[in-house]
Amino acid sequence: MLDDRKASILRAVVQEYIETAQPVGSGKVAETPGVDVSSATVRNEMAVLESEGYLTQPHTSAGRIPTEKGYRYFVDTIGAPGALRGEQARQVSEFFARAHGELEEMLESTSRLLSGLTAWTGVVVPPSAADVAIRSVQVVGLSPTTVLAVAVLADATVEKHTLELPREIGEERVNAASAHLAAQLTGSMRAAVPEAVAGTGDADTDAVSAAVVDVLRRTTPADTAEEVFVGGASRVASAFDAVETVQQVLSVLEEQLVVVTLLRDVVDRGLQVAIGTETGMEPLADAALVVASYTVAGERAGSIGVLGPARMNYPEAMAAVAAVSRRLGDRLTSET
Amino acid sequence: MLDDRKASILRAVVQEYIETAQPVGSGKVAETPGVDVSSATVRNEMAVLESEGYLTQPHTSAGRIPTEKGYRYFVDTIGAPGALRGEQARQVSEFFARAHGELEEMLESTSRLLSGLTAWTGVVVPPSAADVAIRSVQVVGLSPTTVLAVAVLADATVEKHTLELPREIGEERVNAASAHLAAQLTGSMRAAVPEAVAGTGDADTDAVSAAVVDVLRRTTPADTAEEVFVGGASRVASAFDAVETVQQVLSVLEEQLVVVTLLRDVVDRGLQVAIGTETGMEPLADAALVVASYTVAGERAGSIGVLGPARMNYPEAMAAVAAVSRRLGDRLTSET
DNA sequence: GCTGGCAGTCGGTATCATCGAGTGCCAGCC
DNA sequence: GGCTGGCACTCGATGATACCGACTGCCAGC
Repeated sequence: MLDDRKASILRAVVQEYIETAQPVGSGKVAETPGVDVSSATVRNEMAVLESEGYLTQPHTSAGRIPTEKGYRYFVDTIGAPGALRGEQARQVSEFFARAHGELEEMLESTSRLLSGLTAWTGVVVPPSAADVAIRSVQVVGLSPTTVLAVAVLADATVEKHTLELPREIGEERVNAASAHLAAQLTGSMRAAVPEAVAGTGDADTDAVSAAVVDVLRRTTPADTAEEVFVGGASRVASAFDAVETVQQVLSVLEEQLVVVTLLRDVVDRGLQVAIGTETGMEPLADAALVVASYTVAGERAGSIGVLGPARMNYPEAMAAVAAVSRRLGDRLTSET
Repeated sequence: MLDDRKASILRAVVQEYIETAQPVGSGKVAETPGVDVSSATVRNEMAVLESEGYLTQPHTSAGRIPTEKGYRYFVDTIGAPGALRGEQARQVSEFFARAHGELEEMLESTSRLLSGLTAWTGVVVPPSAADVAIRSVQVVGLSPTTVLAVAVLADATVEKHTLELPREIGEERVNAASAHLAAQLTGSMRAAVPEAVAGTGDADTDAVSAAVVDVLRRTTPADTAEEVFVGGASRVASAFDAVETVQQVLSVLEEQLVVVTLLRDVVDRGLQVAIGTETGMEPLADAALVVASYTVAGERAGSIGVLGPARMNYPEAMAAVAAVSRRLGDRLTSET
């Protein structure tokens, strides 16, 4: 709905402001290749863009800076994410070539990768454990009245739950329950643990089994998935100039559940980018979040994102997030 | 080595500076109860304290602020940690009364507790897994050429390792290895996994067993213990006024291994408090660290700490750290 | 040996002038 | 009619100046 000239002026302002973090004047814009009009014309156009809410002036005699609406327009007209530039593409390739070890470690370092690629903070939400098959269940006695239930899932994650038993149960009964549960639950989906398993005829054994089944059913799947990996949190300090903002953003990042929900919300709304108040979180009013979900074996699994200031380099961040999410999905798919 | 009057003047300066974060003048000190001399006398004494390196002046016409040596003297003359004040004692009690769930969650929330008690950042290093007994070992096939080895330890932690097999090994062989290892390793100390387990006569089964034993031996115990729980990292933003410092301190906190080593070092040097350069880390020159180790069943297990600015409230922080470490140790002891 | 008093220092704050980046607007040109 | 050069104007940033006040160091006197 903006004519070509206004659009390219707006683009020029956004780009310049992202680089310099300084209000952009009509002179600078007029010099930009692609804007072939005089600064006076640019001034007129910028006045219109301001009245329409795309730009704003910190004070009368200063240049313009983009508003949330301005960034939004910019992001919406970027088009396809575009490829990463050489050095960064190399970093990503190298990372996935070297990546090894447990899932958790890999996701942790993926968050650091995202941070390194963009200079902001990387966030990685692990694959949902909901539709992963159970590969094994084991119950181990820790003390006469406590046992630890350990479930191994097909994605190489391990889930554990400590259980207090209402009475002492002997080791052989616990082992019997362990064997019984292994036989009954191996192969079923994590989200589809049956309400009850067949009885064995022994009351104690069945009590242990029932307790384990109960805890597995009660903790699926949202609770388990509330973890999130944050890499490069220290970048927040350089992203915002007000100490207060830094502190608030860090507080948000400390709350795992909030971050998970935030990413999920943004993805669910079909957005690649949430700018300022679009995040729905007051402390993030000066921030922006670039997200993507990744798929494992064709299923949407988890999501990743980059959190930075609203004046972040969107094309770059979007390219990084897109590339990493694709590679991460591929990687996790091939491992299963 | 300071006479009484100098000592109480120094104490007054430290205390006042901790509260206000402003240079302290002779007038304020003279008003302090316990210092019953005129401001002129205080001035003379402060000049001496400065020449001896306990105090410094930001500029000629300002009050004094403590140097590292000044804080050190203050801390050394506090005496025993002292008890927590009412509200905080209540928080600690309530926390340990409610505390439940897995070890990791508990340590995570302990770090938040420390942060809440002191208004700075809490750090918790988990118990070393070295001298914990293995309660169970299980090997689960994930794909024809990868298996997951899961070891359950007596402290209710679970350790896992993904192994790539050099060739395809059938499920029954993997299960055989699993059973064999469980029988052989259950009961031994994590740090004392034997070099090799007895053979079963089947080459594939033994290959899997050997691989698992190998990885368990190679990863003990320092590697495993490199995790650390950090609570209240956002407090760093309010602890230092230079954004640059905030960023550097956060970077340190992001490196788990560094933090673990740092705490261990400080504890090993027999310190309760490391101030500024005493930490041995340049980015922490303006910071201070209050630490304590906790014991589980009489054995030194892990350590906890509070990281804040050098001008933190030492008596309060030391009381909090002492109380929490004792309660945490008790709690973990009673659970085993 | 302590203290009141005094001169001196120096950062912080307020005031004021200057500078310049940037604006809005208008008359004139294509 | 739309673009542009030019001009008057605004206003934050910068720097000079003065003043205030919180301190200090020092000294004479109790």
